[in-house]
Amino acid sequence: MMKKPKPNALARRERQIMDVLYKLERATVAEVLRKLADQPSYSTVRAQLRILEEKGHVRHEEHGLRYVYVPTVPLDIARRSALRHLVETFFEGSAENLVATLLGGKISRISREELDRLARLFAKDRKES
Amino acid sequence: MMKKPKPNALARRERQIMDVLYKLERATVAEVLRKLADQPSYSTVRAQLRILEEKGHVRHEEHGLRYVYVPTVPLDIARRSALRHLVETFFEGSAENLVATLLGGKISRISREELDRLARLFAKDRKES
DNA sequence: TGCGATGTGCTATTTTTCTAGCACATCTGC
DNA sequence: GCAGATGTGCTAGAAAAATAGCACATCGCA
Repeated sequence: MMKKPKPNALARRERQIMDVLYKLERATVAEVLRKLADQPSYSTVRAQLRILEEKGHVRHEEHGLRYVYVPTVPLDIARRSALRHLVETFFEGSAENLVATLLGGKISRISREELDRLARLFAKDRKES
Repeated sequence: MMKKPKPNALARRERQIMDVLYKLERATVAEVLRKLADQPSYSTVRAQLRILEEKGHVRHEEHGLRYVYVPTVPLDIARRSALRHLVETFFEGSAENLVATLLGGKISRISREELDRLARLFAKDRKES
């Protein structure tokens, strides 16, 4: 019945693995496995990485005898893309809303020093625009 | 072989639908369908929502004769959770990094007015802490 | 040098996802 | 009062994802 040539969106486990990869920038099968909360088998992760490679989401470099996997989309691009999606989905497209939430909750406990730095950033940015 | 009682993580289409639901806060099958880029069949969306309900991710209210689906986890909670995950995965756990990216790129073109408001927010927040 | 640890290649199987169809109920306007 | 639009209940089948196992290669070192 010929449906979708490219779903392009990732499946559950695939996304988990990509997340680990972005977190570590690059990783071997064993390293990915170590990061997964529900330890699937080594084979499973391996197979999954192979599929991700087929789909073009990662590539591997051979370091010595083992493979090191790397996302094909560089971190800074993927990061922006994920951020945009989050803003759209959960913050009505408003970055301001997001930052407000960041400040409000203790999401990642912005420290006073961070606040200072950010304030400066804002000030600077404002002058430039 | 009895594997996972609850994967808890969503599959591809499931997540798409949940995203729509969070974006709209609540929605009927038809509304969800309208928001999906690759129009699957009405039946498909319906079935998917039923599964999401079984898994406990959404519930439905009967408005007149049609169902209105609502996420079980309220928006503000889900939002924080998603934000935290993003910060962890793509910004090394640093909210500051995230905001810097927000400022740097034109993710959602923070406007001057927004900048002003945010700067005030920061100032206020700083005083209080 | 030969054994355990670690690694890949390939393959098979189970589970879940994803999709759609048929039957039947309710509403709406003519 | 009935035809068409819209809606749900239930069922079924194809496709993809997720998992694991076996065979074989390489490394490190007692």
